[in-house]
Amino acid sequence: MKKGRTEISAAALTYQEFRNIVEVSMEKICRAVFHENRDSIKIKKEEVAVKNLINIFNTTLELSNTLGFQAMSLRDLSRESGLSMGALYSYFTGKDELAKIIQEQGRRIIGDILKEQVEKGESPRERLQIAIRAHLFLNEVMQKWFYFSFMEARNLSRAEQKLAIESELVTESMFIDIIECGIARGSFRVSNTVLTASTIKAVLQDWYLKRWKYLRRKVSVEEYAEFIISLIESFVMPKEKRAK
Amino acid sequence: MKKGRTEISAAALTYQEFRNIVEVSMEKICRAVFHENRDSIKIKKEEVAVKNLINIFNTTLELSNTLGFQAMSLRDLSRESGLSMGALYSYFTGKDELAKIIQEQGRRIIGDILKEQVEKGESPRERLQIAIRAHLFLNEVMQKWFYFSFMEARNLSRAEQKLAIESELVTESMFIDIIECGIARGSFRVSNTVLTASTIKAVLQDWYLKRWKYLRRKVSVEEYAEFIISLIESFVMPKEKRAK
DNA sequence: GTCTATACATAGATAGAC
DNA sequence: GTCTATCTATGTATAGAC
Repeated sequence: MKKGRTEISAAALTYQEFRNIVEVSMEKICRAVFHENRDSIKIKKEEVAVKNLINIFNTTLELSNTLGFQAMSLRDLSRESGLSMGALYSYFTGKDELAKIIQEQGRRIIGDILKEQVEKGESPRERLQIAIRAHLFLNEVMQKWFYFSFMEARNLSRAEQKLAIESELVTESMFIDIIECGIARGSFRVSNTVLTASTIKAVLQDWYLKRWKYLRRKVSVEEYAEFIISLIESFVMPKEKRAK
Repeated sequence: MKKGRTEISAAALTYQEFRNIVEVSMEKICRAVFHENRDSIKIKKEEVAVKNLINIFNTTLELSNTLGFQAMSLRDLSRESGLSMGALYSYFTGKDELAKIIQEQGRRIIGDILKEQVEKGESPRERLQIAIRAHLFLNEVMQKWFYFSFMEARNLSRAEQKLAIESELVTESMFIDIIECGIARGSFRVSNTVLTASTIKAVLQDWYLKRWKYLRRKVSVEEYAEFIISLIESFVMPKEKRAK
Protein backbone atom coordinates (compact mmCIF):
# COMPACT_ATOMS: atom_id res chain seq x y z
CA MET A 1 0.00 0.00 0.00
CA LYS A 2 0.98 3.61 -0.48
CA LYS A 3 3.42 4.92 2.09
CA GLY A 4 2.01 7.32 4.60
CA ARG A 5 -1.56 6.44 3.79
CA THR A 6 -3.84 6.29 6.81
CA GLU A 7 -5.60 3.01 6.14
CA ILE A 8 -8.98 2.88 7.75
CA SER A 9 -10.94 1.06 5.09
CA ALA A 10 -10.29 -1.31 2.21
CA ALA A 11 -12.88 0.65 0.25
CA ALA A 12 -10.75 3.82 0.19
CA LEU A 13 -10.38 4.81 -3.41
CA THR A 14 -7.14 5.35 -5.31
CA TYR A 15 -6.40 7.98 -7.91
CA GLN A 16 -6.19 5.43 -10.70
CA GLU A 17 -9.66 4.03 -10.02
CA PHE A 18 -10.88 7.58 -9.99
CA ARG A 19 -9.61 8.46 -13.43
CA ASN A 20 -11.80 5.81 -15.01
CA ILE A 21 -14.96 6.97 -13.26
CA VAL A 22 -14.54 10.47 -14.64
CA GLU A 23 -13.54 9.28 -18.10
CA VAL A 24 -16.84 7.40 -18.41
CA SER A 25 -18.91 10.25 -16.96
CA MET A 26 -17.48 12.70 -19.47
CA GLU A 27 -19.08 11.30 -22.58
CA LYS A 28 -22.34 10.55 -20.81
CA ILE A 29 -22.62 14.17 -19.72
CA CYS A 30 -21.79 15.52 -23.18
CA ARG A 31 -24.61 13.40 -24.53
CA ALA A 32 -26.94 14.81 -21.91
CA VAL A 33 -25.84 18.34 -22.78
CA PHE A 34 -26.78 17.61 -26.40
CA HIS A 35 -30.26 16.44 -25.49
CA GLU A 36 -30.98 19.30 -23.13
CA ASN A 37 -29.83 21.99 -25.54
CA ARG A 38 -31.59 20.66 -28.63
CA ASP A 39 -33.19 24.05 -29.22
CA SER A 40 -29.94 26.01 -29.34
CA ILE A 41 -27.96 23.23 -31.06
CA LYS A 42 -28.82 23.14 -34.77
CA ILE A 43 -27.29 19.73 -35.40
CA LYS A 44 -29.64 16.75 -35.56
CA LYS A 45 -27.35 13.70 -35.69
CA GLU A 46 -26.41 12.75 -32.16
CA GLU A 47 -23.10 11.10 -33.02
CA VAL A 48 -21.83 14.11 -34.97
CA ALA A 49 -23.02 16.55 -32.33
CA VAL A 50 -21.52 14.72 -29.35
CA LYS A 51 -18.19 14.28 -31.10
CA ASN A 52 -17.97 17.98 -31.94
CA LEU A 53 -19.24 19.10 -28.54
CA ILE A 54 -16.49 17.18 -26.80
CA ASN A 55 -14.00 18.75 -29.17
CA ILE A 56 -15.39 22.25 -28.57
CA PHE A 57 -15.44 21.86 -24.78
CA ASN A 58 -11.92 20.51 -24.58
CA THR A 59 -10.50 23.09 -26.94
CA THR A 60 -12.24 25.91 -25.08
CA LEU A 61 -10.86 24.72 -21.75
CA GLU A 62 -7.41 24.40 -23.26
CA LEU A 63 -7.39 27.91 -24.73
CA SER A 64 -9.09 29.55 -21.77
CA ASN A 65 -6.61 28.15 -19.31
CA THR A 66 -3.73 30.11 -20.76
CA LEU A 67 -5.18 33.56 -21.41
CA GLY A 68 -8.74 33.34 -20.17
CA PHE A 69 -12.10 32.91 -21.83
CA GLN A 70 -12.45 36.60 -22.69
CA ALA A 71 -9.07 36.67 -24.35
CA MET A 72 -9.92 33.59 -26.42
CA SER A 73 -11.60 34.76 -29.61
CA LEU A 74 -14.00 32.51 -31.42
CA ARG A 75 -11.57 32.67 -34.32
CA ASP A 76 -8.95 31.11 -32.04
CA LEU A 77 -11.44 28.44 -31.08
CA SER A 78 -12.29 27.88 -34.73
CA ARG A 79 -8.67 27.47 -35.71
CA GLU A 80 -7.73 25.17 -32.82
CA SER A 81 -10.83 22.99 -32.96
CA GLY A 82 -10.72 22.67 -36.73
CA LEU A 83 -14.34 23.82 -37.06
CA SER A 84 -15.24 26.94 -39.01
CA MET A 85 -16.87 29.98 -37.42
CA GLY A 86 -20.18 29.06 -39.02
CA ALA A 87 -19.98 25.51 -37.75
CA LEU A 88 -19.29 26.66 -34.21
CA TYR A 89 -22.47 28.71 -34.21
CA SER A 90 -24.44 25.53 -34.93
CA TYR A 91 -23.51 24.34 -31.45
CA PHE A 92 -24.28 27.42 -29.35
CA THR A 93 -26.11 30.69 -29.81
CA GLY A 94 -23.21 32.85 -28.67
CA LYS A 95 -19.97 32.97 -26.72
CA ASP A 96 -21.77 33.57 -23.43
CA GLU A 97 -23.85 30.46 -23.86
CA LEU A 98 -20.76 28.40 -24.54
CA ALA A 99 -19.37 29.43 -21.15
CA LYS A 100 -22.68 28.67 -19.50
CA ILE A 101 -22.92 25.17 -20.98
CA ILE A 102 -19.39 24.32 -19.90
CA GLN A 103 -20.10 25.48 -16.36
CA GLU A 104 -23.26 23.41 -16.14
CA GLN A 105 -21.63 20.33 -17.58
CA GLY A 106 -18.85 20.42 -15.03
CA ARG A 107 -21.09 21.09 -12.06
CA ARG A 108 -23.12 18.05 -12.91
CA ILE A 109 -20.17 15.67 -13.15
CA ILE A 110 -18.75 16.90 -9.88
CA GLY A 111 -21.99 16.80 -7.93
CA ASP A 112 -22.76 13.27 -9.12
CA ILE A 113 -19.38 11.76 -8.42
CA LEU A 114 -18.72 13.45 -5.08
CA LYS A 115 -22.00 12.43 -3.54
CA GLU A 116 -21.70 8.88 -4.80
CA GLN A 117 -18.21 8.48 -3.34
CA VAL A 118 -18.86 9.99 0.07
CA GLU A 119 -21.86 7.77 0.70
CA LYS A 120 -19.52 4.79 0.65
CA GLY A 121 -17.94 5.88 3.93
CA GLU A 122 -19.38 4.57 7.16
CA SER A 123 -17.80 6.49 10.03
CA PRO A 124 -17.46 10.30 9.96
CA ARG A 125 -13.71 9.94 9.91
CA GLU A 126 -13.89 7.66 6.91
CA ARG A 127 -16.30 9.97 5.10
CA LEU A 128 -14.06 12.94 5.79
CA GLN A 129 -11.08 11.13 4.31
CA ILE A 130 -13.03 9.98 1.29
CA ALA A 131 -14.45 13.45 0.71
CA ILE A 132 -10.99 15.01 0.79
CA ARG A 133 -9.48 12.41 -1.52
CA ALA A 134 -12.42 12.40 -3.93
CA HIS A 135 -12.44 16.17 -4.10
CA LEU A 136 -8.72 16.38 -4.78
CA PHE A 137 -8.77 13.59 -7.31
CA LEU A 138 -11.59 15.38 -9.11
CA ASN A 139 -9.61 18.62 -9.00
CA GLU A 140 -6.73 16.77 -10.59
CA VAL A 141 -8.61 14.94 -13.33
CA MET A 142 -10.78 17.91 -14.24
CA GLN A 143 -8.18 20.53 -13.42
CA LYS A 144 -8.80 22.65 -16.48
CA TRP A 145 -12.53 22.72 -15.83
CA PHE A 146 -12.14 23.77 -12.19
CA TYR A 147 -9.77 26.53 -13.11
CA PHE A 148 -12.11 27.70 -15.84
CA SER A 149 -15.07 27.57 -13.53
CA PHE A 150 -13.38 29.65 -10.88
CA MET A 151 -11.76 32.23 -13.13
CA GLU A 152 -14.69 32.83 -15.45
CA ALA A 153 -17.50 32.84 -12.91
CA ARG A 154 -17.72 36.62 -12.79
CA ASN A 155 -18.57 36.88 -16.47
CA LEU A 156 -21.67 34.75 -16.12
CA SER A 157 -25.20 36.09 -15.89
CA ARG A 158 -26.63 36.82 -12.47
CA ALA A 159 -28.67 33.63 -12.52
CA GLU A 160 -25.69 31.49 -13.49
CA GLN A 161 -23.54 33.09 -10.82
CA LYS A 162 -26.09 32.17 -8.26
CA LEU A 163 -25.94 28.55 -9.39
CA ALA A 164 -22.16 28.55 -9.14
CA ILE A 165 -22.31 29.94 -5.62
CA GLU A 166 -24.91 27.41 -4.61
CA SER A 167 -22.72 24.65 -5.96
CA GLU A 168 -19.79 25.85 -3.82
CA LEU A 169 -22.01 26.00 -0.76
CA VAL A 170 -23.41 22.53 -1.38
CA THR A 171 -19.93 21.04 -1.38
CA GLU A 172 -19.16 22.95 1.78
CA SER A 173 -22.35 21.66 3.38
CA MET A 174 -21.15 18.17 2.71
CA PHE A 175 -18.12 18.85 4.89
CA ILE A 176 -20.27 20.57 7.51
CA ASP A 177 -22.54 17.52 7.69
CA ILE A 178 -19.64 15.16 8.09
CA ILE A 179 -18.11 17.27 10.85
CA GLU A 180 -21.39 17.68 12.72
CA CYS A 181 -22.01 13.97 12.55
CA GLY A 182 -18.52 13.38 13.93
CA ILE A 183 -19.13 15.80 16.78
CA ALA A 184 -22.44 14.12 17.63
CA ARG A 185 -20.74 10.75 17.78
CA GLY A 186 -17.96 12.12 19.94
CA SER A 187 -15.17 11.40 17.47
CA PHE A 188 -14.60 15.04 16.43
CA ARG A 189 -14.11 18.17 18.49
CA VAL A 190 -14.36 21.45 16.59
CA SER A 191 -14.54 25.08 17.74
CA ASN A 192 -16.22 26.43 14.62
CA THR A 193 -17.77 23.96 12.19
CA VAL A 194 -18.53 26.38 9.37
CA LEU A 195 -15.07 27.95 9.34
CA THR A 196 -13.51 24.51 9.52
CA ALA A 197 -15.43 23.34 6.47
CA SER A 198 -14.61 26.55 4.69
CA THR A 199 -10.92 26.06 5.42
CA ILE A 200 -10.97 22.53 4.07
CA LYS A 201 -12.45 23.84 0.81
CA ALA A 202 -9.73 26.49 0.66
CA VAL A 203 -6.83 24.06 0.93
CA LEU A 204 -8.42 21.69 -1.57
CA GLN A 205 -8.94 24.50 -4.03
CA ASP A 206 -5.32 25.49 -3.82
CA TRP A 207 -4.49 22.28 -5.67
CA TYR A 208 -5.87 23.58 -8.95
CA LEU A 209 -5.38 27.30 -8.37
CA LYS A 210 -1.64 26.93 -7.79
CA ARG A 211 -0.97 23.98 -10.00
CA TRP A 212 2.34 25.42 -11.22
CA LYS A 213 3.64 25.34 -7.65
CA TYR A 214 2.84 21.70 -6.94
CA LEU A 215 4.03 20.60 -10.38
CA ARG A 216 7.32 22.39 -9.89
CA ARG A 217 7.81 20.79 -6.51
CA LYS A 218 6.79 17.36 -7.80
CA VAL A 219 4.10 16.90 -5.16
CA SER A 220 1.67 14.17 -6.27
CA VAL A 221 -2.05 14.49 -5.71
CA GLU A 222 -1.98 11.46 -3.42
CA GLU A 223 0.79 12.96 -1.32
CA TYR A 224 -1.13 16.21 -1.08
CA ALA A 225 -4.32 14.38 -0.10
CA GLU A 226 -2.62 12.54 2.74
CA PHE A 227 -1.03 15.74 3.97
CA ILE A 228 -4.34 17.61 4.03
CA ILE A 229 -6.00 14.70 5.82
CA SER A 230 -3.32 14.76 8.50
CA LEU A 231 -3.68 18.55 8.84
CA ILE A 232 -7.45 18.45 9.20
CA GLU A 233 -7.49 15.44 11.48
CA SER A 234 -4.99 17.06 13.81
CA PHE A 235 -7.44 19.92 14.13
CA VAL A 236 -10.75 18.11 14.43
CA MET A 237 -9.72 14.98 16.33
CA PRO A 238 -8.29 14.72 19.84
CA LYS A 239 -4.87 13.14 19.65
CA GLU A 240 -5.73 9.84 21.30
CA LYS A 241 -8.44 9.07 18.72
CA ARG A 242 -6.07 9.59 15.79
CA ALA A 243 -3.81 6.69 16.62
CA LYS A 244 -4.49 3.56 14.57
CA MET B 1 -9.15 42.65 24.92
CA LYS B 2 -10.65 40.82 22.01
CA LYS B 3 -12.41 37.59 22.95
CA GLY B 4 -10.68 34.45 21.85
CA ARG B 5 -7.43 36.26 21.14
CA THR B 6 -4.36 34.29 22.07
CA GLU B 7 -2.35 36.97 23.85
CA ILE B 8 1.31 36.29 23.81
CA SER B 9 2.65 39.77 23.37
CA ALA B 10 1.56 43.33 24.01
CA ALA B 11 3.12 44.24 20.67
CA ALA B 12 0.59 42.18 18.68
CA LEU B 13 -0.96 44.52 16.18
CA THR B 14 -4.65 45.23 15.75
CA TYR B 15 -6.55 45.75 12.53
CA GLN B 16 -7.17 49.43 13.23
CA GLU B 17 -3.49 50.21 13.69
CA PHE B 18 -2.89 48.40 10.47
CA ARG B 19 -5.28 50.47 8.39
CA ASN B 20 -3.27 53.59 9.08
CA ILE B 21 0.03 52.03 8.10
CA VAL B 22 -1.34 51.11 4.67
CA GLU B 23 -3.12 54.43 4.19
CA VAL B 24 0.17 56.25 4.57
CA SER B 25 2.09 53.82 2.37
CA MET B 26 -0.43 54.24 -0.44
CA GLU B 27 0.38 57.81 -1.38
CA LYS B 28 4.09 57.33 -0.85
CA ILE B 29 4.09 54.46 -3.31
CA CYS B 30 2.04 56.37 -5.91
CA ARG B 31 4.61 59.11 -5.73
CA ALA B 32 7.37 56.57 -6.25
CA VAL B 33 5.48 55.11 -9.22
CA PHE B 34 5.39 58.60 -10.75
CA HIS B 35 9.11 59.11 -10.40
CA GLU B 36 10.05 55.70 -11.74
CA ASN B 37 7.79 55.92 -14.77
CA ARG B 38 8.74 59.46 -15.79
CA ASP B 39 9.49 58.30 -19.32
CA SER B 40 6.08 56.78 -19.97
CA ILE B 41 4.16 59.44 -18.00
CA LYS B 42 3.87 62.63 -20.03
CA ILE B 43 2.80 64.83 -17.11
CA LYS B 44 5.43 67.01 -15.50
CA LYS B 45 3.74 68.44 -12.41
CA GLU B 46 4.10 65.97 -9.57
CA GLU B 47 1.01 67.04 -7.65
CA VAL B 48 -1.28 66.71 -10.68
CA ALA B 49 0.23 63.42 -11.71
CA VAL B 50 0.03 61.78 -8.29
CA LYS B 51 -3.57 62.89 -7.78
CA ASN B 52 -4.62 61.45 -11.14
CA LEU B 53 -2.57 58.28 -10.73
CA ILE B 54 -4.32 57.49 -7.45
CA ASN B 55 -7.63 58.11 -9.19
CA ILE B 56 -6.71 55.88 -12.14
CA PHE B 57 -5.45 53.04 -9.94
CA ASN B 58 -8.48 53.06 -7.67
CA THR B 59 -10.95 53.28 -10.53
CA THR B 60 -9.20 50.48 -12.41
CA LEU B 61 -9.29 48.22 -9.36
CA GLU B 62 -12.95 49.07 -8.81
CA LEU B 63 -13.97 48.28 -12.38
CA SER B 64 -11.73 45.22 -12.74
CA ASN B 65 -13.11 43.62 -9.63
CA THR B 66 -16.57 43.21 -11.06
CA LEU B 67 -15.96 42.06 -14.63
CA GLY B 68 -12.21 41.75 -14.90
CA PHE B 69 -9.48 43.87 -16.40
CA GLN B 70 -10.00 42.56 -19.93
CA ALA B 71 -13.69 43.30 -19.79
CA MET B 72 -13.02 46.84 -18.59
CA SER B 73 -12.59 49.04 -21.66
CA LEU B 74 -10.54 52.20 -21.49
CA ARG B 75 -13.76 54.01 -22.35
CA ASP B 76 -15.23 52.63 -19.11
CA LEU B 77 -12.16 53.78 -17.24
CA SER B 78 -12.39 57.20 -18.86
CA ARG B 79 -16.04 57.61 -17.92
CA GLU B 80 -15.67 56.43 -14.32
CA SER B 81 -12.45 58.27 -13.56
CA GLY B 82 -13.65 61.49 -15.16
CA LEU B 83 -10.53 61.69 -17.33
CA SER B 84 -10.77 61.67 -21.11
CA MET B 85 -9.25 58.95 -23.27
CA GLY B 86 -6.53 61.32 -24.32
CA ALA B 87 -5.72 62.25 -20.74
CA LEU B 88 -5.46 58.60 -19.72
CA TYR B 89 -2.81 57.99 -22.34
CA SER B 90 -0.70 60.68 -20.72
CA TYR B 91 -0.31 58.37 -17.74
CA PHE B 92 0.55 55.07 -19.40
CA THR B 93 1.61 53.89 -22.84
CA GLY B 94 -1.13 51.27 -23.15
CA LYS B 95 -3.59 49.11 -21.29
CA ASP B 96 -1.01 46.40 -20.65
CA GLU B 97 1.33 48.83 -19.00
CA LEU B 98 -1.44 50.04 -16.72
CA ALA B 99 -1.89 46.49 -15.44
CA LYS B 100 1.84 46.13 -15.01
CA ILE B 101 2.19 49.33 -12.99
CA ILE B 102 -0.66 48.36 -10.68
CA GLN B 103 0.90 44.97 -10.05
CA GLU B 104 4.27 46.48 -9.23
CA GLN B 105 2.78 49.11 -6.96
CA GLY B 106 0.95 46.52 -4.89
CA ARG B 107 3.83 44.12 -4.63
CA ARG B 108 5.99 46.84 -3.19
CA ILE B 109 3.53 47.91 -0.49
CA ILE B 110 3.00 44.33 0.58
CA GLY B 111 6.64 43.34 0.65
CA ASP B 112 7.59 46.41 2.68
CA ILE B 113 4.86 46.14 5.28
CA LEU B 114 4.95 42.39 5.79
CA LYS B 115 8.67 42.25 6.41
CA GLU B 116 8.60 45.21 8.75
CA GLN B 117 5.83 43.70 10.86
CA VAL B 118 7.20 40.17 11.15
CA GLU B 119 10.57 41.39 12.35
CA LYS B 120 8.83 42.72 15.45
CA GLY B 121 8.15 39.18 16.70
CA GLU B 122 10.67 37.54 18.97
CA SER B 123 9.75 33.88 19.33
CA PRO B 124 8.81 31.75 16.30
CA ARG B 125 5.32 31.39 17.70
CA GLU B 126 4.94 35.14 17.98
CA ARG B 127 6.31 35.70 14.48
CA LEU B 128 3.93 33.09 13.09
CA GLN B 129 0.98 34.84 14.70
CA ILE B 130 2.09 38.24 13.52
CA ALA B 131 2.70 36.98 10.00
CA ILE B 132 -0.79 35.48 9.81
CA ARG B 133 -2.49 38.58 11.20
CA ALA B 134 -0.44 41.02 9.13
CA HIS B 135 -1.09 39.02 5.98
CA LEU B 136 -4.82 38.86 6.58
CA PHE B 137 -5.08 42.50 7.56
CA LEU B 138 -3.26 43.40 4.37
CA ASN B 139 -5.61 41.16 2.39
CA GLU B 140 -8.49 43.02 3.95
CA VAL B 141 -7.26 46.58 3.47
CA MET B 142 -5.98 45.98 -0.03
CA GLN B 143 -8.59 43.44 -0.95
CA LYS B 144 -9.26 44.79 -4.43
CA TRP B 145 -5.60 44.85 -5.26
CA PHE B 146 -5.04 41.25 -4.15
CA TYR B 147 -7.99 40.05 -6.15
CA PHE B 148 -6.81 41.98 -9.17
CA SER B 149 -3.30 40.67 -8.78
CA PHE B 150 -4.44 37.06 -8.65
CA MET B 151 -7.05 37.19 -11.38
CA GLU B 152 -5.10 39.20 -13.92
CA ALA B 153 -1.71 37.58 -13.50
CA ARG B 154 -2.10 35.41 -16.57
CA ASN B 155 -2.43 38.39 -18.90
CA LEU B 156 0.93 39.79 -17.92
CA SER B 157 4.09 39.44 -19.95
CA ARG B 158 6.37 36.50 -19.24
CA ALA B 159 8.77 38.67 -17.30
CA GLU B 160 6.02 40.17 -15.15
CA GLN B 161 4.54 36.75 -14.46
CA LYS B 162 7.89 35.62 -13.20
CA LEU B 163 7.98 38.55 -10.79
CA ALA B 164 4.49 37.72 -9.51
CA ILE B 165 5.47 34.09 -8.92
CA GLU B 166 8.64 35.15 -7.15
CA SER B 167 6.61 37.42 -4.91
CA GLU B 168 4.33 34.55 -3.93
CA LEU B 169 7.30 32.34 -3.20
CA VAL B 170 9.00 35.03 -1.11
CA THR B 171 5.96 35.29 1.15
CA GLU B 172 5.89 31.54 1.42
CA SER B 173 9.56 31.49 2.31
CA MET B 174 8.81 33.81 5.17
CA PHE B 175 6.52 31.15 6.62
CA ILE B 176 9.04 28.42 5.89
CA ASP B 177 11.72 30.34 7.76
CA ILE B 178 9.48 30.89 10.75
CA ILE B 179 8.55 27.21 10.90
CA GLU B 180 12.12 26.00 10.52
CA CYS B 181 13.24 28.32 13.25
CA GLY B 182 10.47 26.97 15.47
CA ILE B 183 11.53 23.39 14.77
CA ALA B 184 15.15 24.21 15.56
CA ARG B 185 14.13 25.71 18.88
CA GLY B 186 11.95 22.72 19.70
CA SER B 187 8.70 24.67 19.87
CA PHE B 188 7.27 23.37 16.55
CA ARG B 189 6.91 19.87 15.21
CA VAL B 190 6.05 19.59 11.50
CA SER B 191 5.99 16.64 9.09
CA ASN B 192 6.43 18.70 5.92
CA THR B 193 7.54 22.30 6.25
CA VAL B 194 7.03 23.36 2.65
CA LEU B 195 3.52 21.92 2.39
CA THR B 196 2.65 23.47 5.74
CA ALA B 197 3.74 26.93 4.59
CA SER B 198 1.90 26.41 1.31
CA THR B 199 -1.26 25.50 3.19
CA ILE B 200 -1.05 28.60 5.35
CA LYS B 201 -0.85 30.73 2.21
CA ALA B 202 -3.88 28.93 0.80
CA VAL B 203 -6.13 29.61 3.78
CA LEU B 204 -4.99 33.22 3.98
CA GLN B 205 -5.69 33.71 0.30
CA ASP B 206 -9.21 32.40 0.71
CA TRP B 207 -10.00 35.57 2.61
CA TYR B 208 -9.91 37.72 -0.49
CA LEU B 209 -10.79 35.09 -3.08
CA LYS B 210 -14.08 34.21 -1.36
CA ARG B 211 -14.91 37.57 0.13
CA TRP B 212 -18.62 37.21 -0.67
CA LYS B 213 -18.74 34.16 1.59
CA TYR B 214 -17.20 35.75 4.65
CA LEU B 215 -19.17 38.96 4.19
CA ARG B 216 -22.40 37.03 3.96
CA ARG B 217 -21.59 35.12 7.12
CA LYS B 218 -20.45 38.25 8.92
CA VAL B 219 -17.06 36.80 9.80
CA SER B 220 -14.67 39.62 10.73
CA VAL B 221 -11.06 39.58 9.65
CA GLU B 222 -9.96 39.42 13.27
CA GLU B 223 -12.17 36.43 13.94
CA TYR B 224 -10.82 34.72 10.85
CA ALA B 225 -7.23 35.47 11.89
CA GLU B 226 -7.69 33.92 15.32
CA PHE B 227 -9.33 30.87 13.80
CA ILE B 228 -6.49 30.32 11.32
CA ILE B 229 -3.94 30.77 14.09
CA SER B 230 -5.65 28.10 16.17
CA LEU B 231 -5.82 25.78 13.16
CA ILE B 232 -2.16 26.16 12.30
CA GLU B 233 -0.95 26.00 15.88
CA SER B 234 -2.87 22.79 16.49
CA PHE B 235 -0.93 21.34 13.57
CA VAL B 236 2.56 22.64 14.22
CA MET B 237 2.67 22.68 18.02
CA PRO B 238 2.43 19.76 20.42
CA LYS B 239 -0.59 20.25 22.65
CA GLU B 240 1.24 20.89 25.89
CA LYS B 241 3.12 23.84 24.40
CA ARG B 242 -0.05 25.58 23.24
CA ALA B 243 -1.47 26.19 26.70
CA LYS B 244 -0.92 29.69 28.02
C1' DG C 1 -2.55 69.20 -19.38
C1' DT C 2 -6.88 67.92 -21.13
C1' DC C 3 -10.24 67.55 -24.51
C1' DT C 4 -12.77 65.87 -28.96
C1' DA C 5 -12.64 63.54 -33.16
C1' DT C 6 -11.01 59.94 -35.65
C1' DA C 7 -8.11 56.02 -37.44
C1' DC C 8 -7.51 51.30 -37.40
C1' DA C 9 -7.85 46.53 -35.72
C1' DT C 10 -10.35 42.86 -34.13
C1' DA C 11 -14.22 40.99 -31.95
C1' DG C 12 -18.90 38.53 -32.28
C1' DA C 13 -22.34 37.22 -35.23
C1' DT C 14 -24.91 35.93 -39.60
C1' DA C 15 -26.22 34.97 -44.65
C1' DG C 16 -25.98 32.17 -48.19
C1' DA C 17 -23.13 28.97 -51.23
C1' DC C 18 -21.83 24.24 -51.32
C1' DG D 1 -23.67 20.02 -41.70
C1' DT D 2 -19.96 22.91 -42.90
C1' DC D 3 -17.76 26.46 -45.24
C1' DT D 4 -16.46 31.37 -46.87
C1' DA D 5 -17.52 36.05 -47.07
C1' DT D 6 -19.28 39.89 -44.90
C1' DC D 7 -21.80 43.01 -41.56
C1' DT D 8 -21.63 45.70 -37.46
C1' DA D 9 -20.07 46.93 -32.95
C1' DT D 10 -16.55 47.91 -29.97
C1' DG D 11 -11.95 48.15 -28.54
C1' DT D 12 -7.20 50.41 -28.39
C1' DA D 13 -4.67 54.11 -29.69
C1' DT D 14 -3.42 58.73 -31.62
C1' DA D 15 -3.58 63.55 -33.74
C1' DG D 16 -4.42 67.97 -33.18
C1' DA D 17 -7.50 71.75 -31.22
C1' DC D 18 -7.97 74.28 -27.00
